[in-house]
Order: sequence, then structure tokens, then C-alpha cells
Amino acid sequence: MLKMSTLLLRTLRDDPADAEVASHKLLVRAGYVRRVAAGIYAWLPLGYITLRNIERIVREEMDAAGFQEVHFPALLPKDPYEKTNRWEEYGSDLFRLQDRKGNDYLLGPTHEEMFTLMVKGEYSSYKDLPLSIYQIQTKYRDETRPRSGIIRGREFVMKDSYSFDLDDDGLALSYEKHRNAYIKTFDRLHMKYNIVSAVSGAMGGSRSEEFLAPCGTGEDTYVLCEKCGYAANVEAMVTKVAPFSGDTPAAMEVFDSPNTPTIDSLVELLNATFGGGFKASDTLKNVLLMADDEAISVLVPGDREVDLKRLQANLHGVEELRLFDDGDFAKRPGLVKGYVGPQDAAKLGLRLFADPRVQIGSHWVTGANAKDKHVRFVTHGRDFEVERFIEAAEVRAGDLCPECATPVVIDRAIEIGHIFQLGRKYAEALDLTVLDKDGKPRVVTMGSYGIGVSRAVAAVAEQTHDEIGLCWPREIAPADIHIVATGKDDQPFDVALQLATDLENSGMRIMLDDRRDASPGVKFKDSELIGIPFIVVVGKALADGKIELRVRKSGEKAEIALDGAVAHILKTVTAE
RNA sequence: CGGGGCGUAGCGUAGUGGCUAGCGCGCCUGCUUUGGGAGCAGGAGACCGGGAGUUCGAAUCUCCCCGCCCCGACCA
Repeated sequence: MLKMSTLLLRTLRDDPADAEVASHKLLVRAGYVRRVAAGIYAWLPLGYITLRNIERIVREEMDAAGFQEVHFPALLPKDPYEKTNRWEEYGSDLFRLQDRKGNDYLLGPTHEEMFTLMVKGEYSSYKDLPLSIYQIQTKYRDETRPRSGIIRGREFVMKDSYSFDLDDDGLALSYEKHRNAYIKTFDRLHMKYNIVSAVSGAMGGSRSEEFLAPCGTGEDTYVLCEKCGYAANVEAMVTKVAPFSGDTPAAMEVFDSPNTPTIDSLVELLNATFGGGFKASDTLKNVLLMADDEAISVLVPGDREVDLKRLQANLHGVEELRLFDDGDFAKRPGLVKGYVGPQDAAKLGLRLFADPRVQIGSHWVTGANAKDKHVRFVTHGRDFEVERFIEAAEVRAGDLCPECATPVVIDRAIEIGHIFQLGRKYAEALDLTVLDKDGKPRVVTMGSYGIGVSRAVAAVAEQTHDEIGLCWPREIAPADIHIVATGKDDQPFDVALQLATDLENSGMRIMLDDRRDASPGVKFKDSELIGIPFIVVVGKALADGKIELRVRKSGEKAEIALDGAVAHILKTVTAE
């Protein structure tokens, strides 16, 4: 039983000055967490109970799925991370340190290497697979900018699992088992979430999905089709267009276009010269970029911008991507800023990519690769060819769902889980093989799966709070019932304690506000701020043999007879 | 890393060259009060983020450093 007279808890009336998002403000005000340094938080009793409740739910669901829990240190030697090249690759996000002898160590940002080595050390036969193991561990990442309280910290608690299989079919099955376990977990956490296709990136894996909890303060943007439920990370959104069906136009025709280096000015000129009806989407924008050391051109309709993040996610293997600057133009005199067209790309040594909207057979108004000249009827397939189509154009609300062609919406969310078919990258780097039926060594294929446990505390707070405070689902809350005693005599306090004891003996987790000096108003405000789902008030109504039962979320209040109260409360609480 | 902002008691803040740094919350003592963040009286708590400088005089001006927040870049 938590007794507020002795609980290490001090609620604050004012929002902390350094907090911006609701979960951060409320978790600090309600006495759940305190900041220790940027992105590093201490958990007070209420917060730590809450964190452990979420941890427990996650653990129970992982165990139920047949995954085995292990535990690694956070403090790790450099060597395994050198072998996979992540000592370097992770860059300055990695917390590095040295021991007294000058040997290098790191604080684990994620543990693929260690899990791979553990399996390598213990197993060597295909008969031992499949295997899924997990841990709940504190991770360290020296984020350049921690933000939003405990949503993005430099130290955080994460559940990470790894699956090991002999072949792709096995991996697909392990992935599916994790996916199902995650669905059960997040359902039990009472979270609203979408499972969103993500780009698997340069890691080589084939399938990757994120569990995103929709929330205005979230930092991830994703696309959602409200009709069919299709959801995708903006990077992974697929553009679907009907095949081009118009006639092939006449040959390319160059025309004068002085002082029209922008799409807007070009549209204006077109309407003045060739009659009305031209739109930005009839023109072709040639976006020039440097991909590592290579010049590329990406073709998008004139009304779209190139989304660099999307482009990079779909340009596999490119480390650095940036728009052309004046120096790049200066080095390539054939490219005239504002007047670039794809028809001479081969001659100019440009690699060409096109947005799927720039279909084969479609024709465009674009630059003539000469100052003050544009050209029309430039036809894809006749006048230029691209290396391949690429998803690079910005995604907008109203773009069509690739599954059912309904306009999609764009929403923000917090990433609470990520499941990922890793493939053989780590197994290869660390030489994790098992002998197959034929006695031949085979490299194991892996999946990796994460849930942000401490982040989930904040995410649930974000999704469930209201104007007056936190509002937890029962299984997560620091207690099931918050009993408040008010009055100056001993009686309500004695009754409240007895009630608390009886309810506790019936399996309820109780927080009892037995403070003798705090006024009723203070106690009520605190109970609302702290957000335990049921509040029982023992006070004024006691004169009539009654107590009050409140539901935090709905604000419902009901007076019930003290006689038989335990049974009544149990019924209400467990009916939720 | 670029841009913006902020560091004054546990928390929220006022003070922008001049006396002993002010207020609210919280905390301690006493009395009163007890159904919506009570009242009165008394009290403790601050090397004003750190250092150097300018000045008769610095929380206040200048420079350097440190820390923190926000936007962007970055982010399994």
C-alpha cells in the first residue's frame, strides 16, 4: 500500500519551465520523474512503479510468445562493434569511454552484436533453431538533440529481441510471431497505434514495420488511408499512377523564355504564349543533386518538391545527398540553372531518375539546357530515358492510397516499436553459422525487434491525459485505487485505512492519501494530477454511512454505502 | 552542427548600473481551519551558472567558458 503521508512525492502547481510537451509537464508535475541532465531522467516511486508495470506487461507478452529473456551489460567492450564496423558507423551518437588501462568501451546503443555472439557461443546446429531471445535493458545514445522529456532521451529503457533462423521462411515466421506479440502488448497497454511500413534501408533486410502511436507531439510523420487502413512511413509511401494513355505529341519544340528560371514564372509565360490552362504540374522540374560524388537529376512534376529524406531512403547506398550549389553548376557549364531539361542528360553525364508520375509516354514542358530557352513536347521514352523510377517527390495529404486509391491523410506519431528483418549482416560479420542437415555450415539469418519501454510511459501519458492531469489505464497506473481521506477527525482516516486494507486483501493495489495536514482541495487536485483510474473519497458523506467513488477518466461520481463498499468497488474496478 | 531563447532559494518568477535581491508555491513553528490547490503570525532557505574584465559601485555592462530549452540538420 502506498501511503501518501510517507511517499517520496511532491507535486508541483506550475509547469516546469523546461517542458514543452504534455507528457513531460505532467510527469514532472505529478512527481513521476525528475530531470538529471539533458535527456537523462530519474524515476521517483510513482514513476518507477509505472515504468515497471509497462515492463512487466512487455515481459509477460514476450514470454507468452515463447521468447527467452536474457540480460547483457550496458557497458560493453569495443571489439564486437569494431567487427561489424559500428564503432565507426555509429559516429558520435555512441557513448565511448576508457577503462584505467586505456581500453575502449561503449555504452550499448543496441545489442545486435552481443546477441549474435551469445548464440554463436552456445549453438552450432540447425536443430537449435529457430531461437528468439530478448532483454529489457537501458540503452545509451548520445543524441545530438534530446527532446520532449522522456520521449527522446539519451538514456532510455528498451526491450530488444533478436530472432535466429536458418532460412528466409523461418525468418518470416519469427517476424510474424513478433508482430503478433507486439500487437498483444500494445493492445494491453491500451495504446492507439498504427502498424506502418518502413523502409528497411541499407541494412539489407527485406521487411520492416513501425508501430506508431498517433499523437500531435510525435516526431514521426506517416501516411494513413482512413478507408482501407494502409499506413506507411512517409519514406516508404508508394505512388501509384494509372498508365499514360494520351497521344504522342509532335516533335520537341524550343521556345524563347527570357527571365523564367522558376516554375511559377514559366507557367505564367506558357499561359501568355500558348493560351490558358497550363498548370505547374504540366511542367517538369529537374532537381539536380550530388549523391556522394556523383551528379544526379531527379524529375518531378513542377508542382512537387523533392523530399530529400524519401529520396535518400530509396537511393540505396548513398551516404551523402545534397542539392546542387553554385559551385556544382559552375563545374558543369552544360547545365544552366533554371533551364535544365532531361533530353540531354546522357550527353551531360547525368544519371536520371524520375518520379512515377513522369510516366513513359507522358510529355512535358521543361528547360532547353540553354539560357532563356524552354522546350515543350518533351516525351518520356522518345526524348529521354531514365535509369529507373524513384519515390522522391514530397508526399501530400490527398495523394492517393496505393491500395485503394482513396486520398490519404498525413499524421504525426511517436514510434513505440519497430520490427525488422535484419538478414545476415551481423551473422556474417561475426561469423555466426550452424551446420545444416548435410553437415555444411550455413550463415544464420536474423531479425531485430524493439519496444521503447520508457518511451511508452510518455506515449501512454500523451494519449490518455486530459486538461487536469494524467489518466492511466489500470494495468499501467501506479495503483488501481486512490483512496482519499478527508476531515479533521480520526474516523475517516480509520475507515479509509480499513477500506484500503480490505481492498488490498482482495487483490487491489492501493494508494492511500492519509495526509492529516493537507486540505481536501489539495488532495482532490493531486488525485486528478496523479491519474490513478479510480478514486474513493472517505469524508463528509461518512455521516450518512456513505463514501464516494469516482472514475478519473469520465469524471463520474457516485455515493455508495460504506456497508458492502468493498464488493461494490471491486465490481466497478474489474468491470473496466 | 546552423538558427533562436534562457540560467536569480526545491519549483515558478520580479529585478536590465545604486541601500540589506523582491514575490508566489513548497518547507519549519504556533494558533485557527477541513469537500476543490485555507487564514493569521513568526521563521529557515540564494556565494544571482562559473571565470575574467569595465566601474567608486555589477544579478544588471563586456569577453570567455559551462549548462538547459525550442526550431532545423541528424537519429536502431
